[in-house]
Amino acid sequence: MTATTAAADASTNQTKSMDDIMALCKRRGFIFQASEIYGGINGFWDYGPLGAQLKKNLRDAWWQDCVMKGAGGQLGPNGKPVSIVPVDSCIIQNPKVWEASGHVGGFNDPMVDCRESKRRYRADHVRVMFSGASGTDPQRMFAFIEGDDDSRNQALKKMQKYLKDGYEPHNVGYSDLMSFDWSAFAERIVGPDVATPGTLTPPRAFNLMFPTVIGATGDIEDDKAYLRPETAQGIFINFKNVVDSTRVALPFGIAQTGKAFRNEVTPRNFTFRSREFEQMEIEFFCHPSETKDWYDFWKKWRMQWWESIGLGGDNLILREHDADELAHYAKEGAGTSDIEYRFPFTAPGYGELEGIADRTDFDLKQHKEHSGAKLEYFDTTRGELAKNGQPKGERYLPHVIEPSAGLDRGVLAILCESYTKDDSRPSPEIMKFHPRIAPIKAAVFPLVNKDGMPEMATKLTLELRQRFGHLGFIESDAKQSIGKRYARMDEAGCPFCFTIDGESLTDQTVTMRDRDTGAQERMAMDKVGDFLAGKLGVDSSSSLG
RNA sequence: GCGGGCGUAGCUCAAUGGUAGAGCGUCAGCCUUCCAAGCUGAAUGUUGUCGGUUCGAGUCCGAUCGCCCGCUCCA
Repeated sequence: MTATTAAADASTNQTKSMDDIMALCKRRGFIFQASEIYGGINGFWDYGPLGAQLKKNLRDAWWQDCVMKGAGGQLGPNGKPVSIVPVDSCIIQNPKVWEASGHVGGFNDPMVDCRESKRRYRADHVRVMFSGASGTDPQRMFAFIEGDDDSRNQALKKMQKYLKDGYEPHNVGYSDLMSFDWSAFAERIVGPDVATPGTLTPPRAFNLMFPTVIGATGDIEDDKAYLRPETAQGIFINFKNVVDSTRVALPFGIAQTGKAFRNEVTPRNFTFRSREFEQMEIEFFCHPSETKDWYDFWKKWRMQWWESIGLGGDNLILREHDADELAHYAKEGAGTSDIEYRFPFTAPGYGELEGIADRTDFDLKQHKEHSGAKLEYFDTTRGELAKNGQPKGERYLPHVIEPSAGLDRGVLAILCESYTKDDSRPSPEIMKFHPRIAPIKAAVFPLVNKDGMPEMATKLTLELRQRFGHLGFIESDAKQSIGKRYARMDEAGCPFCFTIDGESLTDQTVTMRDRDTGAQERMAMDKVGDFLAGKLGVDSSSSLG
């Protein structure tokens, strides 16, 4: 971490304008609205040239640090190197996967809307009360939210007022909203927050999964499948395959990155809530007794990782979930935490960047029951000792700690964090990307477009591309004034510009211009590569520190 | 999904119901020895889309799409 990151400017995030950031993203080719020439499509975004490379750099950093190095190359709480292996599973799976995971059931909650109060309720949480001798047909029913005493008392008052003397406290009946023939009773039901009947819409299922059809002649009923709403299940259903083929031993993790799809009710806030998005997930499997240790380990390290790529300061927090917001799979576990970032549109609040959850053995247990496959792990290091002194082994379903990060949200956070406005500079808008993440790694300019300078610039450009091209763009530009070229690189977030001037022609030196300070430093042209290698955090054969 | 606001060039904005424009940016050429300099020239619009009213619609009406804000939703 160096002064070249934007951490120093973190406290200004509340004053950053999302409009300015979005305008820059479009102007410089980071992010475009999907299908823009057709009027756009709500909830989908395309990445332009710089955005695509920025996103790839973030994904690569995650892949290298989390997966290949194993949580950054440190020892886990068990005192051993952390073992993670990747998979790349399909977006479309057997629909039974989503039945087992709870998505088909959980995502299909019917909802009712109230046309008058403009509120929406989960239909299975709404009950109605009515009064009258048993067997009579109640002409009016009063809805309330189950478990909400205020709502219930409100409905009771409305019923008493309506019935007046006809109110019979001994003959109050209750029923679930879902049990009605809606067409017959809709006009008799008074919504929870209104006084007149007939304002509730019929219960409608809101399926957040994208349905699709398998087979060229398939029809939606018989051959229905879903685009995955999360990448996690692709890992769980391959758990046995990985264990059987890879010589991994618990504890270990399986990781993958990839697209997931959700029919969000309200896509909003730029790319923050999109209907198509990319996840970076690890499912870390361990013995049930070790979950707390690994949960704490991942929470700590994932925070450090986000800080290492340029997020940090007051804009990044780790927030432990309250008991009542835990997901169905996390009720019994050590807990769930969110790593949250203070986006300009959430400030002074925060928005989720990554969730770290103890999923217990929920998913493996579900898939074991639904598929009939034996998903227990046989752990030869546990169990009673046999006569020969070796453990007899223990068979169990591993528990899972899941660090699940949003790649698009990470990119968005980096864009917001990097965006800096400095009106004292001729080019006030600067994207202060961490050099490792920056899509353009360096630019080479001839100070003027003549006298042999362009040729030297081209030579240096090609050398740098040869060595660093796999990490990002190496730009070259000879057009217009040098100030304008620097300014363009500031907006694109290129951390270093190398300029060939008159002196370069005689002594083979160039000036390095730093994006964040504007300061210049002269260095030998043949040291530029090693300088960049040091700044980008890649191995260098030189002694440069 | 509901309510409100908005929609003219890449961006910021003009144009009384009567020939769609400016600045910036972009591109080309010249000039230029370190921070969006200057000169010359060029490209760019089915005025979000579709329909209606009108002799005539960027302008009035309707629908639709998209964006923003507030609800709602976020397993």
